[in-house]
Amino acid sequence: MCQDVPVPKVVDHARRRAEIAAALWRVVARAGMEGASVRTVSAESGWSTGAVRHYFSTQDELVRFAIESMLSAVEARVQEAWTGSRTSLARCQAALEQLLPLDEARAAEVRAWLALLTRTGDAGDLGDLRQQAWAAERALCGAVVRELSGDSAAAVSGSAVASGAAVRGKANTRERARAREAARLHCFVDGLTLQAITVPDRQDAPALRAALRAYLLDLVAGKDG
Amino acid sequence: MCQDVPVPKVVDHARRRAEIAAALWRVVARAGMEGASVRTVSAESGWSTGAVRHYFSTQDELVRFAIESMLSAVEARVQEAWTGSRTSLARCQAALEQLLPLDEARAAEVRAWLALLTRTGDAGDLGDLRQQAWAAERALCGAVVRELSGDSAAAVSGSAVASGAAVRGKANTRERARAREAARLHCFVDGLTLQAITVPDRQDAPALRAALRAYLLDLVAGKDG
DNA sequence: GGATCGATCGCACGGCCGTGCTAAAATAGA
DNA sequence: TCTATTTTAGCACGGCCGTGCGATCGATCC
Repeated sequence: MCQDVPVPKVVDHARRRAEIAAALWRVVARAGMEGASVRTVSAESGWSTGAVRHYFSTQDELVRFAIESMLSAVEARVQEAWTGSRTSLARCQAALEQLLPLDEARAAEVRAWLALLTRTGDAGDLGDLRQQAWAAERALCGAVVRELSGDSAAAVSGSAVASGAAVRGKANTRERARAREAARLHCFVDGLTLQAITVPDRQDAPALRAALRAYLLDLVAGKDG
Repeated sequence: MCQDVPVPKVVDHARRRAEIAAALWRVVARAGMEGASVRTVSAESGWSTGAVRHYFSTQDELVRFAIESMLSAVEARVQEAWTGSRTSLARCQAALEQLLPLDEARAAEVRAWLALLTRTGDAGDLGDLRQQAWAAERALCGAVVRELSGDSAAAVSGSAVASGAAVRGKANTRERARAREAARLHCFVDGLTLQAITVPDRQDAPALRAALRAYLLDLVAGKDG
């Protein structure tokens, strides 16, 4: 049935693309997003620009793939941290810590993310990635709020943004309060991240962890039911 | 005494520089920070690149001046909003709103600010501006917390970061709590700003204002004394 | 072996960049 | 008017950019 007989080369495209994307992140960590040209990434990966362009016909395609890979990796880290922790507090702390620039590699990711937020023309149209990443982070914050409020139905899912809306009636106001609390937590995490990038000397890794822990402790103390 | 007799031209350098900086911001609002080249800014200002380079010998110098001007303008807006409001709540709301991207011009400023946060090599060494802007914003947050806690000694000053530390003794823990509250407010405002840039369709100007108002109302309700 | 086709390479083109530099225009005093 | 000095214009250089394109290599199947 498969009548296209000639299949002369054996290169795992997915793996090769991932390898090139890794080279891109190495360049970004060293020279920033604006330093990630086709040439520099190709040199970092060890191949020629022509070879790289054989797997990514366009620089936008390469950048988009690298961003998507990064977001997937972050989501995987969050999932692992969520399921791998015993107590609720440790679970929430560990999951949210995956979003903070606690080491240089993650700081590079955050810087790259901020860099593409400043794009106006939206080259390659990364708008959907922005929406998706925002929704996933908001969902995680919602799950954290539910978890620390003692709700056992908490779960982490990228598409569970408006979960919990099934419960109607008197619990509606509580749901609304939780949504507000999730939004506030979302702002806190994003602001903490931004400040860690802005003044890294004032906000090192232990300070970030401590700030997050203090916030979660206040949350579990239940200032607003 | 002034023996250098020939003074043949009468161009107000400061005014001209400000004019060019304004052109830069127009370009940034249209094409982003990466689109603000010497040529595009010169064309936008209506002069040749040679004329622009007569007032800014280097692009880094131009960008730094434009950023400094923007920061000064923001600080002036904050001061005006602070002194021009009657009630404490209105004062705090109006002042903090100056930091939010409530219109397209301010969104451009925020995007430009985020863009220079992603610079790794720190071209032109904008690190001091980062520190200064961060400290000023933190000071404003501290003033807001003091204002909404009923302390009449609140004041807005760029260098009053650690003001209030003069009061020792039993008030020390209260001061520490206020500092934590200021840091939290700082994170909230920064996070709100970041999200307004990330998903502007979900966070429009009224939503930003409402979110800030809700936060300040909770603050004045005094959840933590 | 020969054919076929993916994989790899690297040159070349046009474009935008920052900036150095020279020449012309404009202006204020001698 | 002449002169000195600032201001303005714009060309030119070298560099990096993304990308198109043809050539070469290498492996697989007839």
